[in-house]
Amino acid sequence: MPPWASDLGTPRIRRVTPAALADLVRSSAVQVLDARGVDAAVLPEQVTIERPRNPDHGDYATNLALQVAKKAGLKPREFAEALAGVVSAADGVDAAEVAGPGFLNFRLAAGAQGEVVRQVLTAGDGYGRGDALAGRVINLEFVSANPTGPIHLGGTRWAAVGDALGRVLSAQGAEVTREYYFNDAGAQIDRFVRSLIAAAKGEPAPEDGYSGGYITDIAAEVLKAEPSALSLPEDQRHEAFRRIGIELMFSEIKQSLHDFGTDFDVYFHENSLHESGAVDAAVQQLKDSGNLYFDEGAWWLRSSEYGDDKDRVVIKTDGNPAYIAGDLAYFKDKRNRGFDLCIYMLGADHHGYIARLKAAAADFGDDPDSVEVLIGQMVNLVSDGKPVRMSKRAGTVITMEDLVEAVGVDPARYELIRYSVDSSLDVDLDLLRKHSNDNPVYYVQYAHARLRSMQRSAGDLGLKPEAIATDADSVQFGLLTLSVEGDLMRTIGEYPAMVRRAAEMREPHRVARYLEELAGALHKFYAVREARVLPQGDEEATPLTYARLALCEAARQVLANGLSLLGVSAPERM
RNA sequence: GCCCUCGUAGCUCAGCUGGAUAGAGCAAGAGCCUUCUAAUCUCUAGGUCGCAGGUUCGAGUCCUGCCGGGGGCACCA
Repeated sequence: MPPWASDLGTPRIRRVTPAALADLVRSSAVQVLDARGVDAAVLPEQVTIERPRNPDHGDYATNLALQVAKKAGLKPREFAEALAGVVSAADGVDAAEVAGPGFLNFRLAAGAQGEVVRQVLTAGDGYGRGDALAGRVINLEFVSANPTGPIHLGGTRWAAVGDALGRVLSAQGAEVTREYYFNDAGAQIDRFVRSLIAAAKGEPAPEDGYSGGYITDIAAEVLKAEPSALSLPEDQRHEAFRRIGIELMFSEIKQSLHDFGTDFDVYFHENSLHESGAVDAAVQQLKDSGNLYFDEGAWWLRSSEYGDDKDRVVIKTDGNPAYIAGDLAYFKDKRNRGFDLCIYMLGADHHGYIARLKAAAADFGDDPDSVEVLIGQMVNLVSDGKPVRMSKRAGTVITMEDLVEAVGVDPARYELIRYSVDSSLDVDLDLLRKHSNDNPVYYVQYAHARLRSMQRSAGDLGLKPEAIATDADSVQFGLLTLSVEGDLMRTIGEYPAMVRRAAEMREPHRVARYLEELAGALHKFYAVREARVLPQGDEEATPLTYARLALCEAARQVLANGLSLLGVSAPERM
């Protein structure tokens, strides 16, 4: 018996998953090529099996022949014919047909795809985990908003997307450290502190300072902790407000993030790099290695070699380090901590950083590919279809807390994750509040709650849906022959490849889109009368009842697994 | 001027790393409620995939050039 199939006692039905089919196609292709004296190297590492939109095109399809025919010096259709011959002889495959210019369409034996259900039930939480990124030690830096105020809408987007990305990367075997970089050094912190002091005195904010309710709140907190703070000599006063005020701001930010379901492994303080001498050491190393050059009284980084418009100053003419000196030291620190991949998630207003960070990697002797910068477009606040400029004075600043308060954590996270970060996002708070029931998250969550409800009813009937998982081998999946059942099983089968793709492409929004598709397949299945799961009236449970219970539990499990990748809850009831 | 990014149905957006007849939700219209939870489902209508070239068996997807929206181009942080 071939390894991609397993005989589990159901007569004349073999079980096939998409991954197993891909392996089968690949090994068959090797055979075919071998017979023609063609090197198998022309084949892609991973054969893609797709689900044709048109049901006439079978259960699964591959365009492998079209992809490799040219490289192999063969005609696509002829190659596909030969491949079809080998594949169709395998157990579990009912038919393999060549179509169009060289597509290969597969029809599986009736019920053969029930194997995915058995796999899900066996794997449970682990279904969809993979090892595509096994061995990678990844530092994932995101949000990193300045600690001079609460996190705004933009940072909230990265908090949701970054956290989901971290979960997706972990699901593919990567060891992920989530990191938040606090820019707690430099002039902006001084402005923040002076703003606090002004507020404590009851004076208006300095011209270049920060205003807003949070400033007066924090100023009051500082006075509570240190009642004499205002009467201290100027430098001590500044120090007291700095120490206490920044710490309060930090904890407020951390608390917001935590309430949003996003926790970081490391909160890194820029200031520590200056105090420990790490900045000086990093700069000295780059001077010694000749990677920084001296010109016009300053030291420069050759960032233009990595796509920057011009080189950037690292040490200013006054001898002080420029901001990017901290970035250099920070990167070096990350590498010293053993990360082989540093991912930075930045807003579009920071896209100029790509070249500097790549240059930094190269100058420290690393592969520039060990730095990946993900640029996400901006979040705009919109009201009545018109953009609203966020302004503290006009009171139109929307913070992470405001958003959560308005719509709740699950809808907020889901809404922010479900779009590609390549496109900018318009958030209309009023609309979001008014139409929060339109949020697709409810569609997905409802699918889960609905299944849970059915399972509770099953329990009332004396059926034990949870026991099916441990007894999956005895389930007669061959009975699942309705098209809504086939669609559901095929969608479930696509989950692992989708997770892998989301991880490799750093695109967690794919998970959300997939879940909407899966929820759709479930709702369609559930609305069909012939597909009723539980017995009615004085009917008895049949093998079909159990097969459907197994299918439902598998669907529920995948919904739960996917939602957990997004950090969104899978409710028991709604 | 240069760099990044987007442009797909009335609106908001997907489009599986080039595939078969371009999809979903919302909005519009018409249906299915003695419900395994109707926050569901079924059907109808809606398209010059910004424009023009190119690459090839095949382009919404890749390349070039234009047009339009957003963002960025400090010895600030």
